[in-house]
Amino acid sequence: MDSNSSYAKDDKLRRIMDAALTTFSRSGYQGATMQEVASEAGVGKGTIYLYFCSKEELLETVLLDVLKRYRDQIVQIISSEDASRTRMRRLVSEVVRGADRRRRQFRFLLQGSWGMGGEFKQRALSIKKDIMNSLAEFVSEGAEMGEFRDVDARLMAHIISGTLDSLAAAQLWNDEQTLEGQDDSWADDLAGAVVDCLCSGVEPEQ
Amino acid sequence: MDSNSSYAKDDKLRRIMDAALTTFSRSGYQGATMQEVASEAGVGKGTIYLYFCSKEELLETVLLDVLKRYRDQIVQIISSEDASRTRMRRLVSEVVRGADRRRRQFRFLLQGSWGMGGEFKQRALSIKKDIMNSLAEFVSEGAEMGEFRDVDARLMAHIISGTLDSLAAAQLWNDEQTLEGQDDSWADDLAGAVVDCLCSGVEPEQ
Amino acid sequence: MDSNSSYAKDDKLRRIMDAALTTFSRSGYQGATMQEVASEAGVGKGTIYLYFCSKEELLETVLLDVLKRYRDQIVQIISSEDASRTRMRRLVSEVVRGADRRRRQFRFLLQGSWGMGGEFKQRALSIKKDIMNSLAEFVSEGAEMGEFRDVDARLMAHIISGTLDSLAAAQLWNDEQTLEGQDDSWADDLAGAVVDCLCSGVEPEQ
Amino acid sequence: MDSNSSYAKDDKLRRIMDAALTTFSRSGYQGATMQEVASEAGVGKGTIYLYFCSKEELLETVLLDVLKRYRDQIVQIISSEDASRTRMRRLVSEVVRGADRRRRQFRFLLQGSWGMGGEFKQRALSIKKDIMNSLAEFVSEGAEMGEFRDVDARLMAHIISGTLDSLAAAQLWNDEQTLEGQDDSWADDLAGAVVDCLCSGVEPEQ
DNA sequence: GATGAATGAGCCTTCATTCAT
DNA sequence: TATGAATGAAGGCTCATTCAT
Repeated sequence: MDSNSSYAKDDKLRRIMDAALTTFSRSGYQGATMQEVASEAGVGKGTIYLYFCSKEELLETVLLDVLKRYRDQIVQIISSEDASRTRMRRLVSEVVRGADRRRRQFRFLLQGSWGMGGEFKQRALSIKKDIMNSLAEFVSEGAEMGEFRDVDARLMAHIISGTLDSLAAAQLWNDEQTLEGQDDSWADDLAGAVVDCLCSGVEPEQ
Repeated sequence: MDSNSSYAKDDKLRRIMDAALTTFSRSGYQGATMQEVASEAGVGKGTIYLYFCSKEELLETVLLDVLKRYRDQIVQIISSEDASRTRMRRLVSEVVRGADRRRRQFRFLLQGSWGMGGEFKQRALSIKKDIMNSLAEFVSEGAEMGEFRDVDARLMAHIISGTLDSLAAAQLWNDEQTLEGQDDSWADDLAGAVVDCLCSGVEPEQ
Repeated sequence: MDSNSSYAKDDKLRRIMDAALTTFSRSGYQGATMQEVASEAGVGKGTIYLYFCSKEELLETVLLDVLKRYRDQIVQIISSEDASRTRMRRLVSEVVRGADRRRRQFRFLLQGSWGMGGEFKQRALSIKKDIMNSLAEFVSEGAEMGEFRDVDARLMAHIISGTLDSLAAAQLWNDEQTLEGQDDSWADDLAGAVVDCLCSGVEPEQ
Repeated sequence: MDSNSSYAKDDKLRRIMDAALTTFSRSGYQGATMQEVASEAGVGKGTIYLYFCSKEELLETVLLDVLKRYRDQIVQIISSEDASRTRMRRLVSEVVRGADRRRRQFRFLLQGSWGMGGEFKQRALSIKKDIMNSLAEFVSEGAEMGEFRDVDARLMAHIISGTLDSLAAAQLWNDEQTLEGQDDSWADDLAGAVVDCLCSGVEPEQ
C-alpha cells in the first residue's frame, strides 16, 4: 500500500512532465495552455500546481530534464573504450536513431531556451557546455592516443555538435530526401558516411 | 508626390518589419506585443494592420525575409569563382561575422518557426532546402573539379550547415571560450581552422 | 468636437468610478468582480484597465475620493460663521441626510480601509486625521469664543465623530426604530435632540 | 475516555475558532484562506469541515461569537448597582482597555459583516440591537433614578456607542496623539474625561 | 491614410471543497 | 476521526484586433 501510493505520486509527476513535454513540443511554450497539459496528463488543472509553482517552472524543469538526458547519452557513448572513430560512429547513429524515436525531446532541444531568463538560462547553458566540453575532451584524447590529428578540439566539438543537430533537425523536419530508407541499418550506414567525412575530410589526399 | 508617398509607404513597411525583427528577437513571438512593435517602429498600433492582417502574418513575413537574406548570402558566397576551399573559408568567416553583426536575425533563424503551422512551415522549409541544396551542389561541383573527394554531398551539406549554425549560436550565447579575441582577423583565423578540420578531417593521414 | 471627446473621456472615468463605488458597496471589495464593475459602468472589462492599473488601485482611488468628499463636507459645514451650536446642528443633520442620500458612499466609509496596505492606509488615515483635526479645532475655537466649556478637544472630536458614524450606520442598517418618520424635518429634529445631548450633557444641572 | 475525547473535540473547535478569528482579523475574510486557518489552528484542512460546513459559516459563527462576547461585556458592566456615572465610566475604560488587549476581536467588530448576506445579517443586527437596547435602557433607568436628564434614550445610546467605537478604532489605528501615555491609569483618566463630556455636555452652564 | 481608445476572448493561477485513505 | 492530495470553477489581467475619428 505504501509503495503503491508512493508509486502513484511519482507516477503523477512523471505523467505531468511527460504531458508537458508533449504539449510544449506540439504547441510551443506560449502556445500551450495549462489546461492542455492537464488534459494530456489526465489530471486536474490544479494538480499541476502541486508539483510546479508556475508554467515557467514547469517548462524549465522539463527542458533541463531533457537536456540532461541528452547530455548523459552523449557522455555515455563517448566514454566507451572503443576506438575514437567507432565511438564517433556510434554517436551519430545513436543520436539520429534517438531523434527518430524521441522526436518530442529533440524538438525541445533544438528550440532551445528562447525567452527564458536569468538563472535558468545559466543552467541550460551550463549543460550545453557540458556537452561541448565532453566532445572537446573526446577529440583531445583521440589526439593523445594518436587516433586523431592535433586539431583545435573546441572547434571540432562545434563541428560534431552542429552536425548532430543538423541531422536530428532533418529527421524532425522529415527531410525524406536525406533519410528515406528507414530499414534496420540506415542509421549505421548514415553514421558511417558522416564519420568518414569528419575523419578523412572532404579534400582528396595529395 | 506620387513617388513621395510611395516612398513613404515603403519606408513605413520597412520600419515595421525592422521593428518586428528586433522585437520578436528580443521577446520571442508570443512574448512580443503589437504595441511593442509599433512603438519600436514609431508608428501607431493600427498602422501595422494596414500592412499585415495579423500578428502571425507579420511574423511569417519577417521570418521568411530573414531566411531569404541568409540563403542569398550563402548562395552568393559559394557561387564565386574561387577555389572550393577558399569559398568554404569565406562561408565560415562571413557567417560568423554576420552572426556578430546581425545577432537579431540569427536569433530568429536559430529559433526557427516553432508553433507556426501548415503552409508557412512549408515555405520556410523550402528555403531551408534551398540552402541545403546550394551547399550540396557546392560539394558536388568541388568533387567534379577534383578539389573535393567523392563524399555524399547531402551529408556534407549537413555537416557544413550544422557547423555554421553551431558557431553562430556560440556567438550569440557569448561563448567567450571559443570566440574571445575579437580583433580584426579573428573570424578569418577561426574560419581557417574550421575549414582545415572539414577539409582534411580529424584523422591523421596514414 | 474637441470639448466633446474631452467630455466623453472624463465621462467614462466618472462612470467607472461611480460603478465601482456602487459595486464595491454592494458586494464588498473581494466579492465584486471587475466584470461586474464594467457591466455597471457600461464599458468593456479592458477599458477599466486604461484608467486603473489594478482592481486594488481602483478601490483605493474610489475610497480616497469618497473620503475626501466627506471630509470636505464636514470642513465646509463647521467653517461657517454661525454659532457653534448651530454649526454642530447642521453637522448632524447634513451627515444624516447625506447618509440617506448617499448610502453607497457611507457604506464605504464605514467599512473603512480594511485589508488595504501600506502607502494607501497612510493616505486614508491622513484624511481621517484631517477630519478629527477639524472637529478638534472646531471645539477649541468654540471654547475660545466662550460658547463651549474647556473640555479635551480631541476627545470631544471622537465623541462627535463617533456619534455621526453611529447615526449614519443606523441609517444604513435601516434602523427603522430610530429613524422612521422620514418627513421633511426629521433630520433637523434628530439633529436638535442629538446636539442637545452633546451640548448640555446627560446629567441634570445641579 | 468519553469525556476525554469530548474534551478533545471542544478543544479542537475552540482552537479552530481562535485561529479563524486571528486569521480573518489579519487578512480579512476573503483574503484569508482555509489553509491559513488550518495551519494557525494546527489541524488539517479537512478537519475544519468536520465542524463547519463552509468558510462562510465559519466566519459567521466566529463573528457572532465575538459580537456576543462584546454585548455581554457591555451588559454586564451597565448592569451593576453603581451610580450611573460610575457605570458609564467603567464602560469607557473597559472598552478602551479591551480594544488594547483584544485588538483582533475589535478589528472584527469594526470591520463588521460586509458582504455577508441575508439571514446572517439579521442575526448580527439582532445582537447589535441588543447592545443599543441595553444602552438605551441604561439611559432610561438613569433618568428614572434622577441621575440623568430626560433625553432621548435611543439617541443617547447612539452617542455612547459611537463614542466607544471611535475610541476603540483610534486605539487600533494607533492614534498615538490621543492615546499615548500607556501607563496603568491612562484608561481611567481617559474614561473620566470622556464621561465628563457626555454627562455635563460641552456647553458652559448658564 | 493613420491613430489609439475600446473591446472581450482567453489564460494563468488560486482556493474552497471533497473524498480516499 | 483526521488528513491533505486532487479538483475545477472563477477571477484578475493581457493583448490582438477593430473602428470611429
